Amino acid sequence: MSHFGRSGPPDITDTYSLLVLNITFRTSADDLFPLFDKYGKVVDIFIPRDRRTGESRGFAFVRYKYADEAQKAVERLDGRVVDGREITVQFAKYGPNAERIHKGRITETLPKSRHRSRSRSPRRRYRDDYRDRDYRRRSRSRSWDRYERDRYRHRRSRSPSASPDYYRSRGRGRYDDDDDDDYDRRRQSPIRSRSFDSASPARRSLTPQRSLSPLSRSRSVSPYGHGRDGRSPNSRSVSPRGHPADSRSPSPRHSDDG
DNA sequence: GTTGAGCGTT
Repeated sequence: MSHFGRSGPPDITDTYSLLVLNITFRTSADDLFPLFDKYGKVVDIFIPRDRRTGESRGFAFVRYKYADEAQKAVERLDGRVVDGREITVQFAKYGPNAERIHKGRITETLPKSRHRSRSRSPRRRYRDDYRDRDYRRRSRSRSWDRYERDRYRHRRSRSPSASPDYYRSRGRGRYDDDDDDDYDRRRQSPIRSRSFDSASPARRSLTPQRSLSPLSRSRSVSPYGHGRDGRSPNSRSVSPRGHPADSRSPSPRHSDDG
């Protein structure tokens, strides 16, 4: 697994939350951990995912143990290119329960009912109706039209982050912190042994193949029992003439005469 | 097969 908080939020009372934006949809917590853990004690990393597809929503939350370490990570990792995209690291403004957070630190807990009227988001959250995620996706990807799909093949040849990258990188040495790579190898965090254990390719042997597809299984559970034909399971229920007379009334009137 | 404003789970 990639996410740390598989059992929910462990302890947000003594941790500083950082919001990571602009990460790729394929970037997982495991990819962010070695990056953020280099600048401080990363207690937990959480990436909001879609309830349906399970894909990353494009941002993540990294919780540090200390504010000064989190502050350093914000300045250092902000603008770093991860998986080909530039990520934006900043302190979380809002907590998981809508608490007010001061630089990632929860300074005040407000009622979930009273202050929720504050304009945090102009539109509804995904959790309110993530089922309708289809329409909200088109809202932000309306530029992704039918003809836009062709130009994607052209732009994929070029680095999408190459343009905005050097704009931000200049003036500030964001790539000079590569020397901190030995930070994580000096201190192996215990959380890493359980989260990065799945990195072994041998683990894939656990799932050699899927024997039955959900579609095939649906036939086995067909009310007809035998659905091998798959095309005439109800041939006995319907007469070749199209009249289901031979199956619904053998001769009810004959015995019901009396 | 993909996308790109924003703030979070059991």
